[in-house]
Amino acid sequence: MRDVARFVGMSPMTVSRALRDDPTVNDDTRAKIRKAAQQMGYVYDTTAQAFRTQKSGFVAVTLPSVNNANFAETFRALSNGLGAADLQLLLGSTNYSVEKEEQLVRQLLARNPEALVLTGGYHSQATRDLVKAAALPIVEMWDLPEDPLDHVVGFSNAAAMTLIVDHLVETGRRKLAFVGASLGADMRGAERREGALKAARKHGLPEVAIIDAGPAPVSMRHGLAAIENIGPDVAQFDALVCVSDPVAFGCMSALQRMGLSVPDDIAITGFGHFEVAKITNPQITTINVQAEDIGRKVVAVLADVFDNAIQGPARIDVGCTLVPGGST
Amino acid sequence: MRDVARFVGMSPMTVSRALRDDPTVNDDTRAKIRKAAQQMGYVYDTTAQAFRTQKSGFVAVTLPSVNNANFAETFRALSNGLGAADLQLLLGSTNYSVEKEEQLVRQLLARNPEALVLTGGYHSQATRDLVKAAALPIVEMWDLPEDPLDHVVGFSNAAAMTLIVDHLVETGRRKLAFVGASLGADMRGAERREGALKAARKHGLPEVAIIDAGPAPVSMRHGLAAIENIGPDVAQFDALVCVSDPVAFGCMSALQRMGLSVPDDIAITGFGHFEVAKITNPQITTINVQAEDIGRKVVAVLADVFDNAIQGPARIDVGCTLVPGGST
DNA sequence: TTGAAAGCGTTACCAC
DNA sequence: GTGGTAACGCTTTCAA
Repeated sequence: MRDVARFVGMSPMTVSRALRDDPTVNDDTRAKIRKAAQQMGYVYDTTAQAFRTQKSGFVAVTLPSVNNANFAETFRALSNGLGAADLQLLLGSTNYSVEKEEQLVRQLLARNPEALVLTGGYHSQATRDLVKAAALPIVEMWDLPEDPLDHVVGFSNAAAMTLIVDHLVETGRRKLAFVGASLGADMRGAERREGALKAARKHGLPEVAIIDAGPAPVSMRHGLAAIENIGPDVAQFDALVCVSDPVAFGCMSALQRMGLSVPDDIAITGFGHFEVAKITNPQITTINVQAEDIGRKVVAVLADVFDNAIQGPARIDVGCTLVPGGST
Repeated sequence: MRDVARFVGMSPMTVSRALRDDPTVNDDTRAKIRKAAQQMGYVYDTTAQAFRTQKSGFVAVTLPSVNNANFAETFRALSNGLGAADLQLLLGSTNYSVEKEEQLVRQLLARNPEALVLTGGYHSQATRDLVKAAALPIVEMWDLPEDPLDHVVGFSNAAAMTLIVDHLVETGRRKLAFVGASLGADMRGAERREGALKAARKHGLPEVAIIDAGPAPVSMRHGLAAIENIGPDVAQFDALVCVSDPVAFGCMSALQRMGLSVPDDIAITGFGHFEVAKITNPQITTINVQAEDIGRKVVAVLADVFDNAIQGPARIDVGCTLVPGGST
């Protein structure tokens, strides 16, 4: 800028303003400056701007996994919505681990993001301290935590499981097994399991069996392996309540390989309204979680925050609905 | 840093060195400083570092889609490998459009990335000009373009299709149809189609039919819909060669809903060695593309570039293998 | 092994 | 409408 200023015989300050389209600079001056900058091959330094203004133009996002259609859809909605506001996403994947999340948040905060979007409501104490000290807008999504860090856009996983269990009871099922990841890492999965157990108790069903499909993330192959491990004993259940649609598909495939019929011998439910649920034979009864809507609403919350058009933390329940399929 | 320095009674300079693991600082001093920084919730300012050192610490990556197990795996390998070198990924999704790619590349380059990783070898002329002017290391991956921009890590999609067609011919199939996205956006898909057509001609098969599953990206539902649209006429073919495993699964499901048997009535092949190929009944014959390996090799190339341990553009063929399943 | 000084390129703030 | 000054948080360089 100093060189450009010298060339046109003005101050660097005026060059700075001209290049940012500050309306106070004279039109002719601006034109002259722009032309000179172009000729001299001057390249504006975004890094210096970010440094000086303390505005990075970044929004940091953590997802448990990128390879998950639900989270990918939320990510896309976020990316599109924030891109329109000239904000760029800085993505980190926690791989369902709060330790990884902590490390990631530290790394992301170092880039001075203007907001932080976290998936889920469970974080290490260090993470909570870090983000509170950073004093930036935070949105927790995909859950409705009881003591949120700041804003929340999500739904109740436990409530969703009530829809599932109510539906199974209505269709005459009583001996349920829940198929999900091992206790520990995946907190959304754990909430779904607890929700299922609680709903079953409400209906006076026998205790729900827990089928452990291994450490998170669990997918098709883990559902398949879990049922193959059990073998024909699986016939003691009349419904498999799965933590996600991919797991449900794995379970269904295993049952069909054993010659068992879904839903005649055993019913199956999934979660997440993944594409696969509509392709299988029969189609899988599932919960539509509106992943894209979550992303859009996070964008809306952040827009309000940046415009100071919001007082107090937002808490948005996007809800979810039962999508019955032939599997129940 | 000044605050941390004051707290431990040292100079900011020593804090700076301690936090960067400069070996000249005393071990006890470093430990004390790290602990104090931790306690005080200090967050290192990467923007200031990038400003001062004139190195952004970013590597920019474009992917056609995040919600694709193959690309997600490559992304994870990249993220892990480059994270170890303290480089952060700046991700953009092109949605299989060269126009979107151009816009994205412009946006990404403004952040001064230290390298640019592009998926595929097809780009608009403007994109080519942009990245060449930026004069940074470039890696094109997932393809083996004939006139690469710089480094290349990929495999030949056409060669992979030859494996598929050879296998189908060996197992007695002759009336092939290719199921993929409409001509236009998805260049990798187009290469697969051309590869299939060429291989079929080589074997003297009848002309391969083209079944259009709609604009890219195509997935399970598009395969399903494409076959349902054709209806019973699909029985004129004895093999469906699909652009990807999800599409293949959609096709298989549609056939089974019509009461046709795979592979007795029609064989099906996929592409990509997606998880779903191993779960379906029967399992889908597919091509293993080693998505993770691509990511790892891109990391290796970039490491060499940053170390100046490379002369001339690298061109790495990671190859791919046929994985036979029950569907053929 | 530690510290002091200077400056990276930009812009907020104030003055004219 | 334009300009001067200072500062953002860090690291390079040199000195002790």
